[in-house]
Amino acid sequence: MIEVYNTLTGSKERFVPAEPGRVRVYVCGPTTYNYIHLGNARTFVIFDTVRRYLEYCGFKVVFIQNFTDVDDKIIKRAAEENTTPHALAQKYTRAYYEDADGLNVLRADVYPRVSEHIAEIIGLIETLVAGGFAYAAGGDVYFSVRRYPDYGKLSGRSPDEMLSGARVEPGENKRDPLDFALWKAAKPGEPKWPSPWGEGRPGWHIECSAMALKYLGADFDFHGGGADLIFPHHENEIAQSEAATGKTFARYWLHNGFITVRQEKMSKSIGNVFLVREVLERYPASAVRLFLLGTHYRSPLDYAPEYLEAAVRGAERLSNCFGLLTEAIAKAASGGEGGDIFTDSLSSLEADFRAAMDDDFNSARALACYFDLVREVNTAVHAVSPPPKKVLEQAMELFSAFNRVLGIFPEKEGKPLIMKAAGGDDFTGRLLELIIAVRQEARIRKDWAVADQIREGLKEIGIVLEDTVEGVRWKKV
RNA sequence: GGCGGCAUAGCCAAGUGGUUAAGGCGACGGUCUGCAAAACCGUUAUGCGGCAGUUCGAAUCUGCCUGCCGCCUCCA
Repeated sequence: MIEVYNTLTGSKERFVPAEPGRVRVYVCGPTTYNYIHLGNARTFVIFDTVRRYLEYCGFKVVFIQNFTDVDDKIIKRAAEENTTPHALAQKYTRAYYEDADGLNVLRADVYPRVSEHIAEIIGLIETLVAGGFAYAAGGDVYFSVRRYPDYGKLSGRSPDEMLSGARVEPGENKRDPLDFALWKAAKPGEPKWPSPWGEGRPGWHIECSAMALKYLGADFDFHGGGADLIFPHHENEIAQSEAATGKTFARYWLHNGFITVRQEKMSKSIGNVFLVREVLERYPASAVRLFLLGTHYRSPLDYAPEYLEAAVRGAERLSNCFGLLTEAIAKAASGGEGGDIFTDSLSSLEADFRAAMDDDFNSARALACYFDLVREVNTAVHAVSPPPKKVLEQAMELFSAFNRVLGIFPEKEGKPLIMKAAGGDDFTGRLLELIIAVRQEARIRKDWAVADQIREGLKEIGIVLEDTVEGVRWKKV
C-alpha cells in the first residue's frame, strides 16, 4: 500500500488510482529559457523515481511533462541573446533532453508545448468566460478569483489574506488585484496568436491546465512540481481547471523541497545556480542521483561539492558490488544446494525496500536497503562456500530491481550498465591483458618495483588493478 | 506581518511513542595482500537545539525559548 503526502490535505494518504492499474501523472516541466540547474534536476529525478516505482509496482503509468516555451522570461532572454523566442526555446528544449538523459531520467510519454496547444488554451479560456469565471478587458483576459469559492485550498490561505501581497502592475486591466491573466494582449515584437480577444498569448498558468486536461483528462492522479509552484501556479491551475470542468483537477499534489547552497535557496534570481551540465562534467550521473535521492524529496537539500564527492564513493561501492556479483555468477557451477539463509535475507530486503518506497517515496530509506543488499552480497560471494548460482542470480535480480527503481545506473536489458572489465576482444582489452601478463611475471620474480610502477601508471590513466588470489581484476574508473 | 518547514555522530541523512537510534561518506584498529586495492569484522550519538510538561515509557506528543530556511512577487 502506497501512502503519499498530499499538499492539498497536508497529510499522508493512502494512494488509490482513479482507474485500477493505471496512474496518470503530470509534472510541471521547464520553462525553456536557460539550461536546467540542479534544483530543476531534483524535481525531474524525484518524479522520475516516483514513476519508476509505480511501474515497479505494476502500474501502467501515463507520464506527461510539459515545456513552457511561451513566456515572459523567454521573450526577455531572446532579446538579450539577439535571437527569436522560438529559436531560444528550441535550443533549451534540446538542452533539456541532453541533461535529463544524462541524469538517466526516463522519457515522458508526451512533452506538450504551449506553442502547439494555443487552440486548446483558447478553448479553455472561452469556457471560463462563458461560465462567468473570466472576463476580457482591453485585449487581456483575467480569471476572476472571487468567483471561485475554493481559491486558496492548495496553498492554505484565503483570498483576503492574500490581498496585501497582490498588486496591479501598470498596464494591467484587472478588476481585482487578486485576478490573474489567462490571456495577454500582444505587445509589439512579441509572439502572438489570433484569438477572440485579439492577438495575444497565453498567461503563465493556463497552459498546464489545458495540456493536462487534454492528455490526462480531469481527475488525474498525481500533479507534481517544486514547492515554489504551490502558489500561485498550482493554486491557479486548480482554480481554472475546476471552474471550467466542474470536476476535480488532480487528486494528489506532490511537491519537492528546494536545493540550497550554503543554506540559501538555489535560484536564478540569487545567482547561485549550478547547471546540470556543469555538474555532470565533474561527477558521474550515478553519484548525482545518489546525492539527490539520499534525502527525502520534501526536505531541503543542501548542495556542496564535498557531498557529491561522498556520493561518488557510494556509487563506487554499488558498482564494485555489481562487478563482484557478476564475477561470482560467471564462476559458479550450475546446480548446487543451500543458500537458504541468503535467499531469506533477499526477500526481507525487498520487503523493506518496498515498505520504504511505499512510505511517501522514501528514497533515502530505500537506498539504505540497497546498501544493505550490497553488504549481504559482498559477504556471500567471499564466503568459503558461496551460495549456488541460482541464488546469486536472484541477488542480481534484486540488485537490478533496486537500480531500476532508483535509476542510479543506466540499464541494458534490465540490468545495470556499469563499466567493467572488457572481454579482451577489443584492442584496448588485449593490450591490457598483455600488460597485466608482463606485470604478473614481474610479480612472480618478486620484482615489486616494476609491478608497482605498472599498477601506478595504469591508475593514472584510469585503470585500476586489484590483485586477488584468483588473478588480477581490472576496471575503469 | 500572514502561512509553512527544519534543528539527529566529524560530515550527509533515515527514524514521528516501546528490544542495543537505519544507511552513506570520513577516521581509527583488525583480517586478507609482497605492498596496495576491493571486501569483511570491530570502534566512532547513554544520546537526538534548549527548558518545562504529558506518559509506565519520547528523538518521536504538548507548551515555551533559541537558531536556520522557504512561500506570500519570476523561480523546480
